[in-house]
Formats: sequence, C-alpha cells, structure tokens
Amino acid sequence: MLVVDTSATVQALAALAHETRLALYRMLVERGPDGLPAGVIAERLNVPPSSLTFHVQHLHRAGLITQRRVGRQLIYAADYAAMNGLIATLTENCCGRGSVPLRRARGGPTAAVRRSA
Amino acid sequence: MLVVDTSATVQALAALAHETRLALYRMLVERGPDGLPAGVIAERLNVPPSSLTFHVQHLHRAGLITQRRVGRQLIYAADYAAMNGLIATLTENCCGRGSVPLRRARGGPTAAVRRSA
DNA sequence: CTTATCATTCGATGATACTCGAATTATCGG
DNA sequence: CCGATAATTCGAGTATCATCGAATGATAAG
Repeated sequence: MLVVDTSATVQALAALAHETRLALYRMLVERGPDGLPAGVIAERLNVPPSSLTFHVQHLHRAGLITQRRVGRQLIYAADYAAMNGLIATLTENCCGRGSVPLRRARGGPTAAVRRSA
Repeated sequence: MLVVDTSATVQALAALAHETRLALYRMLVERGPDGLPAGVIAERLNVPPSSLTFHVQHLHRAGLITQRRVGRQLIYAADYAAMNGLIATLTENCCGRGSVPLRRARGGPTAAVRRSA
C-alpha cells in the first residue's frame, strides 16, 4: 500500500488551489516538455513579473513544475510525474474503496474517469 | 469532453489543501456512506467544535461531503462522485494529453508522494 | 416548560497569503 | 566595462484564512 507524505500532498493541493496558478499550470501542461520562459507566462496571464515569480515558485516548491535556465531566461515546464503522483495519492486514499472502480481500470486510458458528477 | 468549472475546481482543491481537512476527508472516506456525526469527528481530530464546523463547512461548500441530520446530530459523509469528478478534471486537463501513463501508483517516488512506512 | 445535548453562528484575534512597485542579481552583446 | 534585458528579491500594504471561547439555535426527553 502506498503511504503518503501528507504535508507534501497538502502543499501540492494548495499550489493548485488558486485561479492564476491553476491557469499557469495548465498552460505549461499544454505547452509540453519545452516549457515557457517566465516572461512569456507573465504576459499571457497578464500578471506583473514579481507576482508571476511568486506563483511559479509556489508551484516549483510543491514539485509540480521544473525550472531551468537558458541564457538569461528561466524556463518552467510541467512535471507530469508529479501530477500523476498526486492523482495516484488521491485515488488511493480518497476514493471510497470499491464503491467506485477507478484504480483497477484496464481498458482505455481514461475510460473509468470519463463520467463526472 | 468534460466541462470544467475552474472556480469549482479551485474551491475543491482549496478545501483539501489543509492538514485538518484532508485528515477529516480521509476519515469520512474510510468510514463509508454511513458517515460520522460532527461531534465524533471533532473528538477524533482533537479539534474544538467551532473549529470543526469551520472545516466541515469548507468541505461541504466545495461539494466534497454531504450533510444530513439525524436527531440532534449532523452526519457528514464523503461524496465519492465529487472526488471522482475532481480527479477526472485533473486527469483531463493537467496530465500531459494522454502521453503520460496514469497507471503508475507505486513506481518511483515523486515530489508529491513519498513512502514513509 | 425546563433541562441537557449537539452543533452552529458570532466576534475578536492572530497568522498566512497575495499583490506589486522598486531595487537587485544574472546574463548577453557590444 | 557598459547598457540592455530577464527575472528575482525586498518590503509594505491589503486581504483572506484559521482558531476558538462565548452566545445562540435545534432537537429530545422528562
């Protein structure tokens, strides 16, 4: 059984629990492994540079995005493994053991989660 | 295609992004459909009544738990469909567009999930 | 009606989170 | 070195969240 570091989970959830950061994270997921420089993200989200830094750091500290420098820009990219880890944690701990078959899906990739309340 | 209400997603994430509330939610998931009265939850979490109310309402407003009255006690229970909806939303929007296997639940450690036997 | 129990609401306090302009660090191209 | 660009850190102000005792509402039993 998977044991979870609760505070890491809370940190990841808190990082995503903000309009701006959720939009930012989604933008990076869409963009893929290449990522985007901070400046571009700030412009697209219409957020001043210092505010943008505040939010990307929040996501970075939570381990949800990666950071790398290219020349004088800092590139941020989504860390897919981290999100999958978070989803796995939620699935393992919070999904009503058996009443809802979400963990044993063997068919299509997301077949079991297509239905939403 | 799954329709996503961003602010509802943020609200659900924020509701879970707190040590006490995550513990509370997990307790209700373990307990199952019968749920638990507020008093019992408060005692088990070692939280004063008024603080407990604050947290259960947070989860209830986010739609993650249900509330019903039995006699003079209020019973709270996990709403599994809501959590599955949240997970579906995260999977649809934030997981690298099908390129990433959702199937890893006990692979390598990630930033959000750690072993702590 | 009165008392006891369960839980919530109220209100005051302290703690974090968020925003963003100004100053600072890092890098690049002459 | 110098000027320009990318991004961060700093600091101050505002807002929202969290905690919890005391007061209030809701239900039950005698």
